Amino acid sequence: MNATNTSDEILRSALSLIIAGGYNGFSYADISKVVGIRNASIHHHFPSKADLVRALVVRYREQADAGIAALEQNVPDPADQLRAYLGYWQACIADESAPFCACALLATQIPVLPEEVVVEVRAHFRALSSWLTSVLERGEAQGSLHLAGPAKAEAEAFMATVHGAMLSARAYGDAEMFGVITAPLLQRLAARA
Amino acid sequence: MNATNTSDEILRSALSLIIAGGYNGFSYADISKVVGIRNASIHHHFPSKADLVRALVVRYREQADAGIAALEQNVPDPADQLRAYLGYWQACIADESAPFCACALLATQIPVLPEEVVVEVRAHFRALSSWLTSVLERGEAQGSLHLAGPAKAEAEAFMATVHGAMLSARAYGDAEMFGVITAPLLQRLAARA
DNA sequence: CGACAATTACCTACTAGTAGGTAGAACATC
DNA sequence: GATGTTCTACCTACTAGTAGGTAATTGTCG
Repeated sequence: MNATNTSDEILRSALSLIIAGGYNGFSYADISKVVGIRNASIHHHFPSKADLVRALVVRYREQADAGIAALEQNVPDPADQLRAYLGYWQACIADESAPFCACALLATQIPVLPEEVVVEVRAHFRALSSWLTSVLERGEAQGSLHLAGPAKAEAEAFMATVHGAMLSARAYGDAEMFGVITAPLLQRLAARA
Repeated sequence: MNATNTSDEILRSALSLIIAGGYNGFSYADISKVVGIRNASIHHHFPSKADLVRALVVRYREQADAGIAALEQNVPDPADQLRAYLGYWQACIADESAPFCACALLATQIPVLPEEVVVEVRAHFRALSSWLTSVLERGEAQGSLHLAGPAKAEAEAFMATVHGAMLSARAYGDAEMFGVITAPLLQRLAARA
């Protein structure tokens, strides 16, 4: 087990702890229990908690960007891209592997977050919104998607509804709720002409 | 300053602290600083933190129910009721008096919340969803609102989008974002016939 | 190759400070 | 004088973070 693995494990366990309860919802002790190292050893990899969470969000964003890039390459149709995106989250929520977007959860706590974390969380929102905007624009240009307003506004509404659907699924304790809320998003965007 | 006022002040300061960072985002020390009493005195009014937050959510729900009842009495048109509901939150976010729904914020942290708090948070979601459903049904019956699907599903989507809009406003640090996301909700529901 | 320095990774032991919570005295008010 | 409220004083458990040390690995140079 080399260094890379340990700091990876720290980040992975911290991620799932954050998904459960956010920045103040976990401690170094929680991580050390999962990873199997001492509390102090975490500081070797990440000097402070803010460093740890910032690193975690940076990596989360990289993986999200990679996922989007893969989607862009493998799924040509804009509507199918949105469908795949929703399907990804539906699966994550259903199997409880990652039943919430870490950035969305952290964003709820922005007022009590270290500034370096806030910056990264904001960047994720901008990146996601920007990608969704481009998908909607492409879909509209191709005639496969019908937008009621500006692509940017539709993208923001799409993203917000997805985040709200995660929240409702958690609040009701019902993974199906995510699909109930998000499925109509696609239907509405499907062209009527 | 009698007992009622003090426990009221405790609940009020705890509410604004929860709105900022959720259950683990504040401590008794934070409350005592605001209210001007000693840490230990809070325990006289609320034996445990779980009791305090549960009481807070119960009161929050009562006030929400009262607000809805007032809306039912003063605003006859279903579309206007939705408009008033969104306007209420738009104002809360713009003046930063309560820039997030306390129950929505707590709901994000359900996995790390005491069970007695979870129960109350869930109840708020059900009550709000139930009211929105009734508004949509009434609007559809009157022909003033046009629903693309079942009223219950539309209500859940409406609520989720509102919560997501709060989140985006916070993430971007832009109160306007709430309106950008929620205004189209009303436009879409406005009858086209 | 072997010697030796530097680096990495983790440890034990500890710090100051904070968490929620308790016991009992003091004080006020009816 | 009884009741309700707040206080001081304290507790235990835990917080993030530090100090200093020990192996093991890696790089480098004669």
